[in-house]
Amino acid sequence: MTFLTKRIFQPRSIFSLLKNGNCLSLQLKKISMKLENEIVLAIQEAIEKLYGTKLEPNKIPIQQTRKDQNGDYTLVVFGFSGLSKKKPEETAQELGVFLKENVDFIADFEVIKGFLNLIVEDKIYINVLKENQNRKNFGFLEVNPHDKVVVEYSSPNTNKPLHLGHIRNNLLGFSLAEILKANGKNVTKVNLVNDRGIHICKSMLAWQKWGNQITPESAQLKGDKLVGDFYVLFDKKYKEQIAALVADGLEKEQAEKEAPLIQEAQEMLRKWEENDVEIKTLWQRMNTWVYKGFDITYQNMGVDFDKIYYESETYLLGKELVVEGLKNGILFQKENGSIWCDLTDEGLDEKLLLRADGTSVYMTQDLGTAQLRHEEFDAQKMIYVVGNEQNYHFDVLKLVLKKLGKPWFNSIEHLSYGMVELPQGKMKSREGTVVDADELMEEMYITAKTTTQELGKAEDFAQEDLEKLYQTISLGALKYFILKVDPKKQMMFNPAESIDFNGNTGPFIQYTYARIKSILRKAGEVEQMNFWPESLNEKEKNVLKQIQNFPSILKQAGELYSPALISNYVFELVKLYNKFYQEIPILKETDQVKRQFRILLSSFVAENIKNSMSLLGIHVPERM
RNA sequence: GGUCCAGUAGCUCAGUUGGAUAGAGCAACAGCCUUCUAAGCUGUAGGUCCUAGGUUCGAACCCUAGCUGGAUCACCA
Repeated sequence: MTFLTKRIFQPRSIFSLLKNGNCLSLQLKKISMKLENEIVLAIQEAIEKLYGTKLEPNKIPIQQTRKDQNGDYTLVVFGFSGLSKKKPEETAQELGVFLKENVDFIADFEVIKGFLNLIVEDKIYINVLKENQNRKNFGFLEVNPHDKVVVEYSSPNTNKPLHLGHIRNNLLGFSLAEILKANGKNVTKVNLVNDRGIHICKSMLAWQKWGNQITPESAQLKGDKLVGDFYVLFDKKYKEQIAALVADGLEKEQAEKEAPLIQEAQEMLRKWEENDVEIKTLWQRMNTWVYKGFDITYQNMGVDFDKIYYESETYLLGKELVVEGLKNGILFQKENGSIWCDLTDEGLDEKLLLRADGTSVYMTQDLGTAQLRHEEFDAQKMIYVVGNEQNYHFDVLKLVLKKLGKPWFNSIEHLSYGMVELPQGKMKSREGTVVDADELMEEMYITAKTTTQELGKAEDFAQEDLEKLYQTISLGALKYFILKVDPKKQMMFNPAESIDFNGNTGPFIQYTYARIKSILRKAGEVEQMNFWPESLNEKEKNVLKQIQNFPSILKQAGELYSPALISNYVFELVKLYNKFYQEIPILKETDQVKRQFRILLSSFVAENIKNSMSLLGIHVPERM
C-alpha cells in the first residue's frame, strides 16, 4: 500500500499536483500520454499487490473504452486469470475495487465479462484545459535544429502539366512536412525537377515541327499546358508512323524503333548531352514556360519548397559515383561498356547504372541527388514522397548506396503512396484520361461559390473576402478528400460526383470552426478562469477526452507519415463538438462558471481545429 | 511466372498491440430552424469483414492455401 501510494503520487506524476493545484512548472506536452501511463502504472502496482507479480507495462492491455460503454479506459483482464487463479470477472472486480480505493483519479469502475471499465475523475479532463488554456500550439513540440529531415515531394516531369496524381503527391508531401515540424523536426522541403530526358525531347521536337513558333503568350495558354499539348501531339504522330510502317509489313516492335520521329527525338537527346547550343536554347526556353505554369499551380495549391534540384544538374554527379564504384571494383562492366550493380546477394537482380553509350538512367541521377543532398544537409532522414509504383526503385537505390559504401543509405525512406484511380481505371496522360490539377481546382472553386450562394451565406462579404472564402472552402474540400485516405492505399476519384461539402469533409470542419469563432466574437474577450467547474456533462467530457488524445495522435502521424490520422482525429473532434454545440447552451448559460468554461472549451477546440487543419495544409475561415 | 500491396454496408473510407454487439460519411427513409450559423443535429434501414482451413479464452487483424484487383521485375522515368 505504501509502495503503491509512493509510486503513483511521486512528484513527477501530474496527478500528484492536482491535489495541491500548483502544477504550473510542468512540461505539458505529454499530458495525454501521461494519463494512460499513470493508469498503467496504477494497474501494475495493483497486480503486484494483489497477485504478487510485477508485469511489464506493455503486458498490461489497456485501451480507451468503446463509445457504447460506460467508462474512459478499459483493462482487458482475460490474460490475468493465470495470475489471479480466478475467473476473469472476479479478477476484474478485485482490481476495480482496489483501484477505486487507492487511486484518487479513478472515480469508479464497472465490470462486464472480462473487461474492467475505469471511470476517470472529471477533474483530470478539466485539467487538460486548465493546464493548456494559454498554449497556442497544444501538442506541438519545439523544433530541434539538429534533428534534420529532408522531405522530397512533387518531383514533376517538365513535359506535361500536373494532374490529380501529382495533387496527391504534393498534398502528402506538404502535410508530412508540417506534421514533422510539429513533431520537432527541422524540415527542409525539396523538389527534384526531372527536366531532361527523351520525354522532354519529344515535346521539343513536336514544337519545332508543328509549333509555328507558338508561345504561351501567343496561344493564351499556360506554359505547362502548351508543352504538354506538344507531348501529346508527338505521341499521336508517332503512332501514325508506327501504324504506317506496320501496314508496310514491319513488326510492331521494329516499327516502334524505326519510326523517323523517335529516331529524331533520340538524335535530339544526343545533341542535348553534347551541349548543342540550338537545342539547349530551345530546351531552356520551353522549360521556362513550364516552370511558369507550375508556379501558378503550386501557388494555387498552396505548396512550396525550400530548395529545388534539377536533374540536369545532378545526373553528372551520379555518373561520377558510378565510375568511381567501377574503379573500386564494387560495380562491374559488361562487354558493351554498360555498367551494372550486382544485387543478387541481396535477393534482387543486376541493375543497370550507365548505358553502353555512357548516358545515364533514372537511377544514376538519383544516386547523385542523394549524395548531394546528404552532403548539403547531413539529415537524420531523407524522405521521398513517391508513388508505390517505384517501390523497387527505392529498394535498389538504398542497396546500391550501401554497396558504394555510403553509411547514410539507411537514412533514406520512401513514403510510398497508392495511385489515384478513376472509375475507368488508371489515369493515362497520353490517352487524355487524366484529371488536370488546374481544372479540378477551378471546378472546386465554382462549386464552393455556387454552394455558398445557394445557402445564402456570406452575402455581406466584400468581394475580396468572398474570393478568399471560395478559395479556402474549395481547397479545404479537395485537400481533405485526398488526405483523409491512408497514404499507402490506392484511392478512387469519380469526376462525375463532385467532392462533397457535407459529412466527413473539409468544409464541414471549417464550418464548425467558423461557428465557434462566431460565438467567440459574441462572447468578447476570452477571460482567464479563476474558478473551475466541479464536474462535466457528458458532451463536454467527450470533447475533452478526444482533445487530450491529440499529442499522441500527432506523434503517431509523425512516425507513420500519415496525415490521415490527423484527418480522422479532427473529424471525430468536430463531430463531438457539434453534439455539444447542439445540445448545451454556451452564451445562454446563466451559471457564470459554466458559461466561461464552455467559452474557453470552445476557444480551445477552435485553436486545435485550426492547428490540425494547418497540419493538412488547410486554412480555416473566420466566417462562412 | 517471381516479388510486393490491397480486398470491410449500394458507393467512398475508418477500424491502434488480437478483445465486448464491426464503425463513419455519402446515397435512401423519418424527424429537428421565432433559438449560440441547419455546410448542423437526432433516428431508421443497410454486413458471409473475398473464400477455406489453422493458431487461442477470444481473429476483420496473426499463419497456410486459394480467388479477385493493382503495382513492379526496362539500356523508360
